[in-house]
Amino acid sequence: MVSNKELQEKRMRGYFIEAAKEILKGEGVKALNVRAVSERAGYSFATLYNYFKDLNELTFICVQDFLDECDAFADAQSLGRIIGVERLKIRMKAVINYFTQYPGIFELCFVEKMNDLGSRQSTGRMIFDLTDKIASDDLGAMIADGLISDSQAKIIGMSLRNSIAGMLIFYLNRLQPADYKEFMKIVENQLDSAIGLNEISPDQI
Amino acid sequence: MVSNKELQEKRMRGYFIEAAKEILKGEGVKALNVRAVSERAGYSFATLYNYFKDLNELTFICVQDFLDECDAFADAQSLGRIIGVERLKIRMKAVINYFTQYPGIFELCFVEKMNDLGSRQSTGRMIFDLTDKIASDDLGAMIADGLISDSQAKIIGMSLRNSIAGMLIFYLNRLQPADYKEFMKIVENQLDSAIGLNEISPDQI
DNA sequence: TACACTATATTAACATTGTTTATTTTTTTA
DNA sequence: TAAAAAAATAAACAATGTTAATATAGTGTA
Repeated sequence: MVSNKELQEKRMRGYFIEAAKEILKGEGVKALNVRAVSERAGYSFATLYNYFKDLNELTFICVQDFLDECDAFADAQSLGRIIGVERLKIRMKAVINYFTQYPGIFELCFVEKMNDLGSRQSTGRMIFDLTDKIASDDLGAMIADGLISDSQAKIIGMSLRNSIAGMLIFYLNRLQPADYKEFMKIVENQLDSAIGLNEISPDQI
Repeated sequence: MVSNKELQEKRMRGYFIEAAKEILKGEGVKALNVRAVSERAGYSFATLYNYFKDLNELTFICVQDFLDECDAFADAQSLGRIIGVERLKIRMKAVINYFTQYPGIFELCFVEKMNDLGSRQSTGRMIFDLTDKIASDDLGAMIADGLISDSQAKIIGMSLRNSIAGMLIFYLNRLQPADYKEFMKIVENQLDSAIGLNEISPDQI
């Protein structure tokens, strides 16, 4: 059972967390600062320090929440699909879509706060695990179906993780072909390449 | 012909640029600030503004220099090699090695200053072009040899670019397997995967 | 109900960093 | 050598993170 005090404290933390998340989604990590968060939460900037050790702790919580959200989004997007290669691709595309929808979150997760230690747990580790977690069921099924071996699954997992990070980095810095449609074609292509499907059908050119 | 004034100004800029590069290589981007650079250069922090518009301009020049250095390193590492797949891999590994040698430079180029506009030219664009430039000759040779098609070359180029960015991001945040040797094995693997060689020999498992 | 005590919120203050303005020092030139 | 120009620096300001001191609100008890 939770005491009033615990409940109240949790609410207060929630106000700051929500404010921070709004700023991150809307204006990006450059706009995130103690005063802006506190003002949006309806408190003085010093009040924040009564509920969080520092801005890093608050930011870390936001990253956690966003990654959970991304995970849930992948689940929602692949709901009802048969486990396997196609579902894997859908789930990977969901990750891409989540971060392209909120460039500020990508910047936060992959760029700004990846190694700002101070939080006992590393932000980077969570991000690292994200794609693995999202891909694991389908890769497992592919192994079970004899489509790939264990070590191939490991390689594919790494390829997916790396290429997704790379694609997002470049796309979100406006360096990929330009428009979103074109980008998604490339994503399709790179996913196939990472999974190892491109080489099978080189006639598609 | 250059006037005395131009020569002197160039020297002065050089002192600040060298100081900034030393800091970036040694202590990383977090330690880069106007006062630290100026002190190392032997001048007051205000003097920097007589030679650079702001810290961003100076940083941008450092990025340019480092990318040139990386390019030259790839040339040196692949000197005398026969153009083609093997040379391509050597050159890509050179890129990886350059940035693992100087994590601060990677952080600077890929993370911190990728889109801090203000410089007319984008840092991101230069980085984006880097792997393409380093890979282009070998990919061209592979096309000429009939090993791959034009569009396959494009895909491979993208895969290399993406996976290198991804691998470095994760490795430099200490998330890849741990030690350098292990990492380089994975690099080897991922490069083969990006080039499309893994699928050809699935028996290697 | 009034008062002491505690918890909470806020204001004031300080450190760091980027940047601009004003001042001083140095160099050039007539 | 003295005036003018250029260069270097010091002083100052703004933004941001953070802490210390102060004020306010809430709570339990005589």
